[in-house]
Amino acid sequence: MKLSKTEEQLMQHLWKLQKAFMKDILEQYDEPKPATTTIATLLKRMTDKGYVSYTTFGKSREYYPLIKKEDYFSNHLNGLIKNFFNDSASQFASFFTKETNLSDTELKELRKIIDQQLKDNNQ
Amino acid sequence: MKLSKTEEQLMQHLWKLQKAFMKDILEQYDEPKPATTTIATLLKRMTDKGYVSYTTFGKSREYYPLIKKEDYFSNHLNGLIKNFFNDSASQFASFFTKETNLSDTELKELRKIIDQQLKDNNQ
DNA sequence: ATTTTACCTCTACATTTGTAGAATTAAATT
DNA sequence: AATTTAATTCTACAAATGTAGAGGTAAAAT
Repeated sequence: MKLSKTEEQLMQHLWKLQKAFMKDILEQYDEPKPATTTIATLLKRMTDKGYVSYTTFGKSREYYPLIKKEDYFSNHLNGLIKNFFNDSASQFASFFTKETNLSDTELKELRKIIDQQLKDNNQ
Repeated sequence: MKLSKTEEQLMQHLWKLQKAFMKDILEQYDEPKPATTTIATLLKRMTDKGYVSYTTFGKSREYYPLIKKEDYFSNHLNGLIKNFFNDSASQFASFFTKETNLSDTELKELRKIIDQQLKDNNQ
């Protein structure tokens, strides 16, 4: 089952912290912070969905993500691509480079990555 | 207001068809097709949200999207990037080229686009 | 003209999501 | 030891979402 928007946001914090107690999580939020119980509810739901687990330390828990950000995102992206670009990553890539305003430096960086990829592919 | 997953799917059909009567839309769906009333409900909600409009033809309507797929997607993508890559499109780009398995041809195509972009940027 | 079909509106209802109070408990502080 | 604090579970509830039946009507087919 997928995470909702708000749950995803919480995941971001967990990914960042790796391991976190309730208070660490709360700290991550900007003012006005959500109620502790709100976070608790979200964490429980996320645990049920299989995205989060925790180690019990005395009365409280240290939460951690069960899925890597990269993996989660990868799926996400594939869904997006499938949905919007008939499953064609290259079509997406072209769209992407046109639509996002990358600076020259960023474009060059990206080209470097591509060249590296090409090299890797061919030996 | 954003579209939900199912509404987005319907949008895809509208984007594809440009203009569509109920039956044209229904046709787009695979078996088992949703009930007409389901689509009708979605269309009404989407109209309320400002994503869809229609021309009345006698008793029925020809629906059409009010937002271009590119624009919708662009926003979408920016949200994603902001969320997952601290607002850094280049970080995203690098992730993207690594994670999606683009073929050599696709990579080369992409590089061409980048070069073009670079040229355009520097006029 | 009568029946069938297509499509619209209204209503409904279960599920998911966003948010949080109340009650409880264990740990920390005074 | 008594009180305060932090965290958990339970319960709640409104809004959004997915799905569709009932009922009505205009257009099309017989």
